[in-house]
Amino acid sequence: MSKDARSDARNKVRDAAIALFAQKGVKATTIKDIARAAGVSEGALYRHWASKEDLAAALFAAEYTALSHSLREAAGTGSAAERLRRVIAWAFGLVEAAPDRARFLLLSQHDALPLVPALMKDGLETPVDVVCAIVGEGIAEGSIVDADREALAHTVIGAIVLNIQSHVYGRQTAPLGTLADTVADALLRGLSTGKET
Amino acid sequence: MSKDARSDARNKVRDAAIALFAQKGVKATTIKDIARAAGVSEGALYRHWASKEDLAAALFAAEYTALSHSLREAAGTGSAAERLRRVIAWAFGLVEAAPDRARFLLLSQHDALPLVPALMKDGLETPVDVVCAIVGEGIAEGSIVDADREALAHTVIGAIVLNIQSHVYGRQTAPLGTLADTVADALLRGLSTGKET
Amino acid sequence: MSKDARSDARNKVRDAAIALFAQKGVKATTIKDIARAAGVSEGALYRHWASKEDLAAALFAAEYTALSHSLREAAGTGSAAERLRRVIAWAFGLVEAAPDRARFLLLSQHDALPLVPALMKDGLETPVDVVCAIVGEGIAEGSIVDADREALAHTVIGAIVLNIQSHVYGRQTAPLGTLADTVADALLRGLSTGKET
Amino acid sequence: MSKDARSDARNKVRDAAIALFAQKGVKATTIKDIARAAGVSEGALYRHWASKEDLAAALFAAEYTALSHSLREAAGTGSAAERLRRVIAWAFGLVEAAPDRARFLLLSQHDALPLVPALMKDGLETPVDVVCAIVGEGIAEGSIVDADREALAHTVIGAIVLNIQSHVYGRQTAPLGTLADTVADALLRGLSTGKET
DNA sequence: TATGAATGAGCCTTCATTCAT
DNA sequence: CATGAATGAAGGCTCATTCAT
Repeated sequence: MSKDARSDARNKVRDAAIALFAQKGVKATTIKDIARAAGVSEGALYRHWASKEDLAAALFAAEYTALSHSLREAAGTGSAAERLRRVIAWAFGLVEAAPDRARFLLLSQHDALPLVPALMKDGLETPVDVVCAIVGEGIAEGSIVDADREALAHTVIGAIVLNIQSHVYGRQTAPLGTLADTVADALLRGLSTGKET
Repeated sequence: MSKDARSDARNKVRDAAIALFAQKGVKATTIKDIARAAGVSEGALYRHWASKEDLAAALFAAEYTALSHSLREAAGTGSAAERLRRVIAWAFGLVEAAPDRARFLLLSQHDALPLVPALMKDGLETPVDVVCAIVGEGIAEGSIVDADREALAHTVIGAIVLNIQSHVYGRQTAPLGTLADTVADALLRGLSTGKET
Repeated sequence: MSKDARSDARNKVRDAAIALFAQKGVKATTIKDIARAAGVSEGALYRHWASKEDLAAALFAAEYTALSHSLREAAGTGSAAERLRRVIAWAFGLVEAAPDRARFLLLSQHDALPLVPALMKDGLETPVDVVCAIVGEGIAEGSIVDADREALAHTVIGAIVLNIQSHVYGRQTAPLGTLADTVADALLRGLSTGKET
Repeated sequence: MSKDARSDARNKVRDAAIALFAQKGVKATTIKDIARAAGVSEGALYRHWASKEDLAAALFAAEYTALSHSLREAAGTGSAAERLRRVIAWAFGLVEAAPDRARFLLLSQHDALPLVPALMKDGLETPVDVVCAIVGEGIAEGSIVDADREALAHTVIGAIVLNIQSHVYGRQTAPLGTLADTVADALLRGLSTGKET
């Protein structure tokens, strides 16, 4: 019970913080904001995280690696093209399933990306790694054009990210489901060799 | 004379602010930082801008629309594919020619993008508009696949932005010149119909 | 049994608190510090003392009156001069025998001395009283010069306290044993009338 | 004028801080207290000192070295005994002339003494040094008994300090002027060899 | 009875903005 | 006009104390 209560506090703070960070950014969100939104005291925060920075970093790291796992899972098996298509679809789906998490990842990038190298030293996998791996395998099996793996991967990721952004910022009003296919079609046409695997 | 002096102060502040915003973000940059770096007094800032927020917004708007002009100019004439290739190359070149401006645009997006709709009401053109226009024309002329214009445009922009980001954050170490071609090849293969115009 | 257990907790807290107060001062020592060092919970402290202030005051009062008893005992019997010499020697010895208690008394003076008048109303004897009494008896018996009793007593006490301080703060490096004699010689030469009692 | 205003602010803060530190100690005095008492804003403090700690340390260092100069001056010339007598008289006089400064030096010792070694590295002279020097010269000229110079000096200083303390805390009610002579008589009788210089 | 998580007032410090000079 | 000292609201964080378990 006390264990649950503790988990509750952590989770309430987690959720409140992600929502606020997603709406206003880390710097513009105050400890008071988070505490009030989570329904806990300000001091309670410091039992679980050492500072606001630490909270933001921990949250970003958790979401970032969770995203990696989800993407890898969503990719499933099959040809690189099929897997990339599923990655794209899943990513677009995330925006509707968990808009706060998506916005948080988008908005906090520049605050938190500097800490990503530290993640990698811990052997953790980033979403970028996941896409890179798929692209790399596609190149190896000959189904994806033989070019700089990172460049192709970032091309895919950029297409995803910017389309999501344009949706989130309200410029793009078409349904995300359709977008996913349009983007995937264009990208995969560009990346594929056309050879069967 | 006094006009020139004022312009000088404005420009010194402009450059100093862009550099600092690019390095630390808007929130983390103080008026004192900017004033010191620009070699002017803190009060002097308020003669030209109403607040730090206003300075950041004005700077972003200026850079954002300047980028639009540059992209349009860089695009030149010819087929949509040729113009997009030039846009990509020019964007990658910006990072090396003016890294502070590039970083500033990248980092300040989320602080400043909410004000972009206001820009558009003023009839100003954004870089996104430029790419959209080119894509739209490509669709019209049949050289680019007939799909959601915004989606294709953001696919191109995302590829540019994320590849630049991966370079700026040190993940991508290949020279930007090569990157530009790799990315352009992949994208244009994906977007083109293959028909001559 | 439960009484013993309680005493144990009390004593553990007492010792831990004195050590910490001696090292960092009362204000800089937290309840958490004390609880951790004593191996008890934070709440447990409030079973024995009403507040941190109360703990510090009670500890100081206890040490202060314990010091009085020790000094009186150490003084033994004989001429005032002999007794003062023994008091000086004993005080210097305390620093080596129980450095934490000595430092605590030194450091907490100014936090706790305001409460000393309260002690005296309770009829408790302070170390100052002990030295005053000896000096007073010396004056009465003619072995100590006839001057303001308090002034002479504080002269003795000051000599003791400052020499200990200079040792504790590392300025004085000579062994405390030698110091005791040097100081006692000088003081007693100054206080004595030279008449046999 | 602006120079005077600035000096005023500094001095107002200085005086207010010394008074408050003297009454409640450094830790118990808040920035708000000082600002209010000095009639300046809280932020103004940070233009002149980096932190409250820094303020306290700077103030202590200034008073401590000022005290050194005053003591050296007050000592004047003549035999070591005469000079020590004047030092004692002057120190007792300080309590009446500037009670806040005296109390501040007394109360802040333990907060600030750890920084004294740093002072000495800067070649600054402490009050202890002044008394040590006089005692040392007395030993050299044969007018003061040949014993540990530091021990004798701290005996003198202790007599001064503790007598002042007993006055400040209200235990000693005799007039300080008389005290000075009583203490000086006793001390000098104890330190002197009796030989003419 | 013991525990230690939770509370929240209050602290030090920062910094955008103002305004007397 | 320019300056930069002064302002003071607001932020992150600490910690003595309480109380549910």
